[in-house]
Amino acid sequence: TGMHLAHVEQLYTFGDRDRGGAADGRTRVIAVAYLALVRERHPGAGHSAAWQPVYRFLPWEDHRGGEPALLRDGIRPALDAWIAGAPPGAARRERRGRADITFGSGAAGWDAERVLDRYELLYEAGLVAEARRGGAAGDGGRTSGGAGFGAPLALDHRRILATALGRLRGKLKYRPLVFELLPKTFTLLQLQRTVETLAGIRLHKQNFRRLVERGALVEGTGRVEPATGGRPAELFRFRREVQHERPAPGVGLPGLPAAGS
Amino acid sequence: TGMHLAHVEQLYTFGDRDRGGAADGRTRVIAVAYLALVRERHPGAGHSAAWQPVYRFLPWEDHRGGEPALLRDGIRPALDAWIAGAPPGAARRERRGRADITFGSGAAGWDAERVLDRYELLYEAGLVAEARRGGAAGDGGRTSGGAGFGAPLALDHRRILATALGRLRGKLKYRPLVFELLPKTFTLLQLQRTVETLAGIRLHKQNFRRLVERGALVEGTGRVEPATGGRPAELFRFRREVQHERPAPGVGLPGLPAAGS
DNA sequence: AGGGCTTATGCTCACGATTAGAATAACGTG
DNA sequence: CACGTTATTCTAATCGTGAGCATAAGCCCT
Repeated sequence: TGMHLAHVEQLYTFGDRDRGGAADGRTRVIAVAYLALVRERHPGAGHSAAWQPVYRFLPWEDHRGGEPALLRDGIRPALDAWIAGAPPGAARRERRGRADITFGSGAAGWDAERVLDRYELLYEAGLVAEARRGGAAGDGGRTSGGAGFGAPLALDHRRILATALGRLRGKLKYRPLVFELLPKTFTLLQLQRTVETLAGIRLHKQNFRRLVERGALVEGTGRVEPATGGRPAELFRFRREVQHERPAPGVGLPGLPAAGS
Repeated sequence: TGMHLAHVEQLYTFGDRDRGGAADGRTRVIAVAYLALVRERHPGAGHSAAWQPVYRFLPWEDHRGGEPALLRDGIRPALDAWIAGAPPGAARRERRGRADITFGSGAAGWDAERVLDRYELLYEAGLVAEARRGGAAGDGGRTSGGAGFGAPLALDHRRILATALGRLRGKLKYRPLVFELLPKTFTLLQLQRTVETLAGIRLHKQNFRRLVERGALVEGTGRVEPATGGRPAELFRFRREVQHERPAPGVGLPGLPAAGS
């Protein structure tokens, strides 16, 4: 893409049997996927890549404005049908349990990190378009009827995307990755909005500020950003040194107290 | 190995430029590594694999008996020499910072999960045997003089091992993986010892018990194991259902409160 | 000039989780 | 039957987090 990669890491190696390649099953195409963060908004000149919002392809993952309507009106009913499609007894309980956990209907709330679990459930339930191309017939081929949730994507690319988003959300907690997406100086609200965009949830403003400041992740420059719409905000700078000071810096997402609770 | 795999997951795909293959650099050998947990102690008949204790190859990772002598007498001095070998100023501070964080000399304590960070530091410092085969000359080729720490291993196998151990330790916190290494029923001390072996640290007995019980990860069978050496212990069984009840079960390692603290 | 809106920033309180350790129970052995 | 060993229960102190109040400091409008 001709862009500068502010952060790169290996994601996963995808190599399912029906992942492209010759139809005779003799060759297998594997993809070693990497996840990168970039600051720039546009690809370099002469590159055909184009920016795409992640939530176009995983719309159920964006809870910044509360639970998305698509989830309430589209996905949950479809999942209920999928659950009801299983024979009563253990098989049905199993499906309900998985749906409750991954989509947070049960006692536990929404776990932002379970992106891949949710994708795999939708795939099995035949609720994403690519499920019909692949082997998973879901509940005996009964699908939602439409093209599936989320904008269409080739091959297993939605799975790759889900893997990446889940990994990113998880890593946010213990690595200061967000800063690779921000300019040199930024306001705390900008920082918070960026974290929220990745995490897909809203955060408590005062607590977020406390977390970041107490963690000594940032330091104030004297300057302020006047165009906030209200009181001007101080501009902060990432303290890159923390990576050599503390074992697990990061901004932290709420919801999971680390250990089994 | 002819063994039943109680758990499998993809670990990482290794493909450094100097990872075997033709010396002319025209071919590149990549290894898609998987991590598996098995209950059996011996490979199946007709298989030449042999059991090896992990800490033979990563001896500095075992802190169950306190900080290992090798660390105090061997590795830390060697690291100090490596640090001193850098030009004074930023470069030296950088080395010291990394060593303090990864090996826990500084304010922060030992972070059991940083296995790969520690390995990579030792590699760069030329303190593992394979560092001299590869490109890393460490501090201008000054090595510890001996063959390096840990029993010898081919190619990048120690790196793979370090990746696996770190991954395992990390996952312990939020996935009930330990149980894949235990028999159907077990005492809480057996469970604790298994966790300790993986984590490489000792845990507080009473708190461990509380964590496991409050998390509803196990349920008591009525039976007891008499041969404990003291009061007989109750035998417990893993409640496999928890995986469908709560988002992040796991036994939890102490030391890191999840968010940046 | 001042009311009302917006965002920024500082602070407090309540609660739950974790750490550390005391205290008690139940077994085998000399 | 005292003693050593391990199991199991319980408590006190501490820390981190969630939630919200209160104040500060801009802008816009009348």
